[in-house]
Amino acid sequence: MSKCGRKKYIKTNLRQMTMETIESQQDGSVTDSVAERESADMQTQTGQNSIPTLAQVATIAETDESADSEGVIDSHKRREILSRRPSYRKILNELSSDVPGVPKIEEEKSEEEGTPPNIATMAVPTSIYQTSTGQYTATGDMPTYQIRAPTTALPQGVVMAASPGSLHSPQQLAEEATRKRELRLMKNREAAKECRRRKKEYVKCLESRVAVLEVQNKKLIEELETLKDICSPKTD
DNA sequence: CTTCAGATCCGTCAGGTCGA
DNA sequence: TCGACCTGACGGATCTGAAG
Repeated sequence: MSKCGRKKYIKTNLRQMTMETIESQQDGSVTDSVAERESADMQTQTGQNSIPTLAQVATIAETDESADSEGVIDSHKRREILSRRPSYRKILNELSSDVPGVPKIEEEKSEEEGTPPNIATMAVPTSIYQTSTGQYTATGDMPTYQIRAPTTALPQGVVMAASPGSLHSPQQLAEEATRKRELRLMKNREAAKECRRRKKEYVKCLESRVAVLEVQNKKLIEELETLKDICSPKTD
């Protein structure tokens, strides 16, 4: 198996394990999946939301578990729920509304690594095809494109060049198609970056909650032990 | 210093969700 | 219904640390 093959194998297995964990919860078995329990906790407290997230699935699982003999959701419905995806922004914002010190994910967040918000359109005469700011320049068959505009604005030189009604020749149509594709790819590239950033933030948030709850749990255990000592007189 | 394996990052595609 | 957006999955590139 190749390096990448192994990597994909691991990734796929992790995903599968997550799914199995959720399903096993529905079967009443115990799991230590902290993140899922955290998310379930969060969802339980905040309620609402039309999008069933993984967290909600876990919530369903827990509800089911507690109800015990209430019956189980049929596998088809479960699959349907599982197939829907969480929005890290929504999840984290819900979490942050639940826990005061947790920062919300902003709709538009300034670059954390000090990347300037705008990068002017320019032809960079080097062979570098990628920079830390996501700029590309032509290398072989790689098309030159730019540029980071304000996220909500249209990229310069990409969309404004021609209106569909003014196109005539097949060449113009092809160019327009190419422009559209480049625009789509650029938007998706930015979206993927943003998605990954949110996901990291979400994971960090969950990890910090785990830490807090572990401390709480420890304190409660100690308190319980203390109360036990007080309430049960020694018999010797 | 070189090699290797695992981790991480990135761009792209596919498909789901949502609002107009 | 459609377009925009979001995110999982994939493959490739690069980084990093351990072992020889």
